[in-house]
Amino acid sequence: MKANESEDAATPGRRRNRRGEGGKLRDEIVNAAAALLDESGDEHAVTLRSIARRIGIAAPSIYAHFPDQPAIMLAVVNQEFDLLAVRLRTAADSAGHNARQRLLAVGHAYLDVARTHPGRYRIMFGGLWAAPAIGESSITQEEMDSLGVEALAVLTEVLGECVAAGESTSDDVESDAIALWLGLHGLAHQRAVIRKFPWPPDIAERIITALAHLRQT
Amino acid sequence: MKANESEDAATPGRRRNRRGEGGKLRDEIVNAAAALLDESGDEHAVTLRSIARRIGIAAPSIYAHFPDQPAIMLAVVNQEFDLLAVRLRTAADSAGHNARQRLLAVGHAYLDVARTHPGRYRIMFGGLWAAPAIGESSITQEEMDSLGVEALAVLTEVLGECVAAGESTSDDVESDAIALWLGLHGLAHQRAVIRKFPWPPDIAERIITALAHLRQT
DNA sequence: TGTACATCAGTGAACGCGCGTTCACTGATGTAC
DNA sequence: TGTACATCAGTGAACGCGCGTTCACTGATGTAC
Repeated sequence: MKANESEDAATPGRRRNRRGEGGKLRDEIVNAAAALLDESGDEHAVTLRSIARRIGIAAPSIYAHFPDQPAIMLAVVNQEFDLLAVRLRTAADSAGHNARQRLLAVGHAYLDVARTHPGRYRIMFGGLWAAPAIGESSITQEEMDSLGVEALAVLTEVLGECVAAGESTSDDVESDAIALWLGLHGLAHQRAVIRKFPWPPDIAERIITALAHLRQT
Repeated sequence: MKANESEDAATPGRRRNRRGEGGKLRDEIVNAAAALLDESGDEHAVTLRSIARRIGIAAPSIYAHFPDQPAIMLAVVNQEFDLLAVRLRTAADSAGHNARQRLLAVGHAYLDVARTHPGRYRIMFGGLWAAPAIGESSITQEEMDSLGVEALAVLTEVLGECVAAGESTSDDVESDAIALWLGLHGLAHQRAVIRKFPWPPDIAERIITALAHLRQT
């Protein structure tokens, strides 16, 4: 079999962007990295070269848009955290005015995000990339710290509404929102990691109602 | 500077094992892998060659004890899960006969294990190694599925004791033990991953008392 | 008690691979005159 | 309306590196006679 001598070369299908539209490639790179995470479930599989192969560009073309490899991962994580916050807000908004239903909707939206894209969810919460990233690359501590703040704010908000409506007996909304987030994260993360486990069918409700201190129904 | 021409070579300090004691190297390999995880916090840093360098052996010597690289990681994970179960049992045993105190002791013991060795804790719960490991290496699905069963059994046990003692209002001990485990995991994992976060000082108690449905004190 | 020999616990050099990154370049797109 | 030119969006070959793994081997340890 005659080997393909330049596997990294651009596929013929791809057309270069017009002048001024070079930025489009940046989005393609981030999306390709996210897609590779979903497909392989493995951070190792997301390399500069695998991203380039998937888009159909030459590997060095990436350097016009990202200073180094960890910067791509941070861009993916940023994008996914933004998306998470949007999803949680949308869930709350479309759940009507009942505080309890709004909180349950946000909780389930959180779990859905993780379930839909387990690979992305895993790197959002510190897969490997977090440890070596700081100090050796272009990523700063501030960028790391601001991740997820908005999603937590949505949780705090709907929990506060539950307390105001008498649906929750929480005595400390800030702390219990964090506790609720951690419970959701525990479930979301385990589901993203373990293939099969006999989860009780109502496990999500159990965690949400307990940690949000919702009244018994 | 004259380069060290064989960096992978054994250090002069190491003496070979006597006949019949070759198995000792197996333990050294597993412990070296765990130590590398703790120090670097990065799975990438745990390679066949880095393990060999740390022990002071030649890299191929590992093949006498492990068929491939993922097998080493599984051995580490197995060892740490065994250790986790022992720690939880010990915590319960040394907490006396009060059901509530036993449960709190087990919960805190779980968090302590994660906090003491965050790097090990991360790979126990499906770092990268889990995804590519099955099908390509010597690791079987059964080996994966049995991990953590014993630790969960301890949690279920002490929660059942709380219900029997009237300390917990749980209506389903099996399911709530899982919920409690997930909450503990959420906190343990986030602490292992995020460097600084303004955790409420009582966050562990909040999660444990809520998910275990403990009576208000 | 001595010696030949099998076995065990490793060694050391080498391989092919994919990776991140560099370098000098190319050719289409748009712009000034 | 035509043409020279600057700029932009990439390309393609090459580098050095650490990796997992293979291969043929070595030399100390114990054992049979």
